[in-house]
Amino acid sequence: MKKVDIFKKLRSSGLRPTKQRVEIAKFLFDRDTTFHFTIDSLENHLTKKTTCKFALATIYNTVHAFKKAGHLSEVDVRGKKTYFDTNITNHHHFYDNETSELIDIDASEVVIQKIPKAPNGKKIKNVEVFINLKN
Amino acid sequence: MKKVDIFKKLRSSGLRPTKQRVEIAKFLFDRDTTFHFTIDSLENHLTKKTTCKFALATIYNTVHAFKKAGHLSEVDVRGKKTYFDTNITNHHHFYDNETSELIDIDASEVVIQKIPKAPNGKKIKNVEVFINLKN
DNA sequence: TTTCAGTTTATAATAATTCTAAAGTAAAAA
DNA sequence: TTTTTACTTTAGAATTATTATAAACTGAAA
Ligand SMILES: [Mn+2]
Ligand SMILES: [Mn+2]
Ligand SMILES: [Zn+2]
Ligand SMILES: [Zn+2]
Repeated sequence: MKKVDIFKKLRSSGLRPTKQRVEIAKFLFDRDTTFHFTIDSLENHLTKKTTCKFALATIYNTVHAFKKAGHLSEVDVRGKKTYFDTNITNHHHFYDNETSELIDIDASEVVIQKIPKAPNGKKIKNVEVFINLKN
Repeated sequence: MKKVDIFKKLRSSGLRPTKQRVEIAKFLFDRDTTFHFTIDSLENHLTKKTTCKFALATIYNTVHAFKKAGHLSEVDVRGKKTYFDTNITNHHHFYDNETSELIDIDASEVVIQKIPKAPNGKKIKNVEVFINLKN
């Protein structure tokens, strides 16, 4: 992903490309594979691997703007912290409770044969399969 | 469920049957169908519908003891609050984001035909299906 | 009774997240 | 280019859910 795409991510999220936001976007999107992160892990990376300074609020705001724009998704993990995902395709997860690690499962790897119909007046928005792991 | 069963729930959770705990156990278990709750909703009920006084810590402690004893399970819902479930069978959920309501799906209503194998050295502990609803 | 382990409670501490308002900066207008 | 405007960053405060603490209380057993 080139710098022009980073700028597109930012612009399409309604964000001016400031140096903080460019660093965040580069870390999140300028890579070959998607990944999962928390605000905490993101902040750790940014403070260690970049020269610029980041207020926590800036990180929260930027991540939420990306999420609202559909460039990030949120994964529901038991526990206190919110997990974000740069994989915005419809997919599922393994969760390793020992290591607190999320592992992607491509949607094609899960086939559901039978599912109940939605309650009256409601529709199914999406189906999330979450597979807990043990040793 | 009779009072003797309430006492069993308490004793099997390592809890003496105090008046607070009996009220909590009665509300959670003395009913025909299972349900989902948060600490907050539980507290609201207890303060409104009973005469006795409840410190928040007592509610947290009692609920956690029930969970540890296997009388309650926890459901992963996006958002800040922890949801508990008096349905401790293996089952799945609809989640209505509009109303923040969880609806049970019996395990038999979901049939999964294909699932990836667990990563090396890991085993599958359980599979949770979470169906988000929309209007 | 007295004792003692277990319990409740008010309050403080913690942790993730959100809010605020002042100071700074990028982009638009002149 | 300068001025103006709107957006941004920031430190710190506020909020919210949860957990910890330690003193007062209770109830069964010695
Ligand atoms: Mn969660
Ligand atoms: Mn959750
Ligand atoms: Zn993922
Ligand atoms: Zn349930």
